[in-house]
Formats: sequence, structure tokens, C-alpha cells
Amino acid sequence: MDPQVRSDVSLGRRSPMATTRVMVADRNVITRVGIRSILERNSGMAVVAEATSYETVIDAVDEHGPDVLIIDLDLGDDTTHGLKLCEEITERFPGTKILVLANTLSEMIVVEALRRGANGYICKEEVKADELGKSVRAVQEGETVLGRGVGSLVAKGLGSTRGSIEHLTDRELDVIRAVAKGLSNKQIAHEIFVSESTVKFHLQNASKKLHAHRRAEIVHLATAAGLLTKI
Amino acid sequence: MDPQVRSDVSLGRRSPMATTRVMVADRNVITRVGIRSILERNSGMAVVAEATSYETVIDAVDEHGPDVLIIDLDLGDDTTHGLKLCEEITERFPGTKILVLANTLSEMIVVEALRRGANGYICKEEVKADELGKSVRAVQEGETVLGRGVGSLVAKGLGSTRGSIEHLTDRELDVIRAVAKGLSNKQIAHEIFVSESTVKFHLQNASKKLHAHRRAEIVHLATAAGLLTKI
DNA sequence: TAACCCCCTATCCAAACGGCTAGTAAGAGG
DNA sequence: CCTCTTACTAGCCGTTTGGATAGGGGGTTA
Repeated sequence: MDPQVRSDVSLGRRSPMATTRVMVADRNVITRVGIRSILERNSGMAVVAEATSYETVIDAVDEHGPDVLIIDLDLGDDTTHGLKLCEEITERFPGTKILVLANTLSEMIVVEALRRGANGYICKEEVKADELGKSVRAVQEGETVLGRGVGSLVAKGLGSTRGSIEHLTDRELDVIRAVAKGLSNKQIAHEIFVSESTVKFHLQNASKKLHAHRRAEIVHLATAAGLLTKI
Repeated sequence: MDPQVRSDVSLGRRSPMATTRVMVADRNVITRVGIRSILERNSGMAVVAEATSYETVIDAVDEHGPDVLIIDLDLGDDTTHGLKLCEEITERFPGTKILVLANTLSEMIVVEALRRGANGYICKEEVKADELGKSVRAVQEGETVLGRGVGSLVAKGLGSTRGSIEHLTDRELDVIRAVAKGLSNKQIAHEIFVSESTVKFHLQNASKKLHAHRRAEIVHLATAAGLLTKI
């Protein structure tokens, strides 16, 4: 199942000048082309594969066995899907390092991604051209790379209260999405076929997990964490 | 004030093979490089200038007089700043066409941008490589370009109720930002030194403008419109 | 000067919310 | 087997909202 992975890794170890094989997963053409240009201008790296959806990432990694996968977790509607992807790739393709390239900085996502095997996390807005290549190389060599602002965020999240942010359940997300649409508890109850009490229950659990006290804040935090479907 | 603009335009008319001079304003290196690669691969276009902040856009346009300015309205914390920029450029540099390249699709922003002189509006997520060049050329030639999904959005916004979305005042935004933080009306009142009544008043006005009925929805819509400071 | 917009304040009431306690039920995993 | 987690339901009570209506004051512009 992983002959190409193994050969790539050994190739990388044998020759220090070997080409770093990179794969880019991002739904955005402009970003894909940009990354390709930046990395290929820097000798020693080649973008060998691209993916534009969650569904195709695994297959492409399997087929091309890249040394580094640069991935935007926001490939679809649900960011948690991207997190699961990190987990699966780490498990099935240990020869492929994962560098998350995020649009926004969210404590929750950063911590989750690293916990699930990502080797680096940098923010599109913050990264400079030369840093991208360095980050890819560092990740390939086994380092953990955290972009500007990400490091302190993680330290804050893991350090102080040790609580960080807990994972929201599917049901809680359903309710939060409905709240964002401006529905009352009664309306939400009707929409997802449960009682009003249940809606309040889920909302309170979500409040505790996000350390929020008002539904407006819940919506704000969940949006910032990329948990709500956009558009 | 516009000798370079005039010369460029006349050059464009004289020779059909003339280079289209493009400027890119986006805080994101990857995006800038990506656009440059895509456009310059397509013969007949050259990226002659770049800008990464609101402050530098005007000067760069003045100095290089591009035919087309590709701009992400999200150059800073406040999207409305980007809208003002559209207005100013349209007024001062009529030879420069504006193509807005947005991260997210927001009815409010689209309508406002077009009203303020933007000649096109496409969404990063949706655009395909060949479309970008075509859009730039179309905009340069005086057409109005609306990307996938944008057209119907505008039609819906301008057509039906004719109401569209009105502009939020500074005070209303202050209140909404506080609401997003989970504050109660009383707390907000204390924070911005007004009475609770005033807070409710602003919130009700904002509700009407955004066609929302609950504060959670207001937060959601304002966020989607890029009105709330991120990170 | 009048019209207009933004900002500020107020009062009323019904509805919605937050915070709490307390319990049932199903499935996963030690 | 028991425990943990998740999902679900119920009721209570005080607070916060949404929505409407009705003003006054300051600034800009036609």
C-alpha cells in the first residue's frame, strides 16, 4: 500500500539535493498557483499533485506520495472534515508531513490540527514568500512549524487553564447554525424535531465549551473557529 | 494628473497586442504571486505594481497608472475602508478599472462596491484560472464582470424589494461588535457611555437594515459582510 | 430655513433567553 | 458489568430581548 511513500522517503535521505515533493490541497486556484510559483522558484521543491476537495485528497496522497502536504482545512463546508483528514493521513501515510495553511487563526482549529498529526500551522495572511519554503523544508525534516501568532496562541491555549476549547458535537453545531439564522429556540426545536428544552440544553453545553454566555457570542466564536458554513 | 493613464489607454486602442497593465492589491503574498503567474502566463498582461495595505493603494495607482486594479477589499480591519477606496480611485483615476476579488460573497459588499465604481466582482474561491484573465480583459474593455454566484446575488438584492441592504452607521457597528463579544445591552451601554435605551435603539436600526430579528443573526450577517474585525 | 441624518433617551409589554436542577434512554468502551 | 458520553425532556425564575412608539439635539446640505 505504501511503496511509493517508502521510496520517496529513502530518496530524500539518500540525496540532500533531492527534490522535495509537495502536494497542495486548496480549493482556490489562485492560491494553488501562488504556492507552486513560490516553491518552484525556490530550487529543490516541486509541486507534484493538487487537490481541491476533501474527497480527492486521500487518493492523491496515496497516488503521489508527497513529502509534504500543504492543506487548507477549509476545503468544504465543514472544517472538522479537514481535521479528520489530518488524522487519516498521519495514520496511513506517515511519510507525508502535513503543513496546514489556514485563512484565519483559530485557537480551536490549531490545537485540534496539531493533536491530529499536523506538523505545522501557518496563516496565509501572515506568511511571507521566503517563509513558505523554509516552513515546508522544516516540516519535511521533522520539525513542528508554527507561524507568526500561532505559537503564542497555542501556548495560551495549552498553558493557562489547560481547558482550551472542547469539541462541539454535531447536534450542538446544528443548533448553533440555526441560532445564526436568527431562529428562536422554539423555531429551532421545530426545525430539528426535538423539544425546546433540548435546544436549550445543547445551547448551554455549547456555551460552556466555548466559554460564552450569550447566543450572539456563540455565533461569533463558532464563526471565528470556521465551524459555520459560509455563504 | 493623468498623463500616464491617457497614454496607456491610447496605446491600448492603437495596438491590439499591447500589454495590459495590471496592479494587484492584496495583503496575501500567495495570492499576489498566484495572480501574477496566472496573468503573465496569459500573454498580453503584466503585473506592474502591488500593494498590501489601504494606505499604499492610491499612491501606487497614481504612480503606475494601471489599466486594471485587482483588489481584495479586505486589506485591513475595516471593509468599508476598501469601499471608500473604490470611490476615490474611480473619481481620481477614471482610466483605471477596478476588479474586486473577494474572499467571501456578501450581498452588501457586492452592491456597495458596484455602486462606488467597481467594474467587476469575482470570488477567489470560485474563479478558475482562465476566467481571471478573461475577467481582467473584459473589465478593461468597459464591461461589468460578475463572477459565478455574484450575478444572481446582485439581481436578488437590487431586483425584488429594491431595498437591498443599507449602510450601517459607525455607532451601530460599535454596538454590534459589542454584541458579538456577548455583552448585554446594559454592559454595552456602560462600555460606550450611553444609556441602555440608546443601545437598543441602535440595535433595532441595525436589525432593520440587515433584515434580522435577533442579535445572533445580526452578528452572523455582519460577520459575513466582513464588518467585524477578525482575529 | 427646512429637510435630513445621526445620535441620544424613554416607556411599555410580551416573548425569549440564561442558568439551574433533575431525570430517561441508548450506545461505546473499559 | 458498570461507567461515560451523547441525546433528549421537563420545569422554574429572574433577566434580557424584540418591537413599537415618541420624543430632543446637533450637524449637513439643498
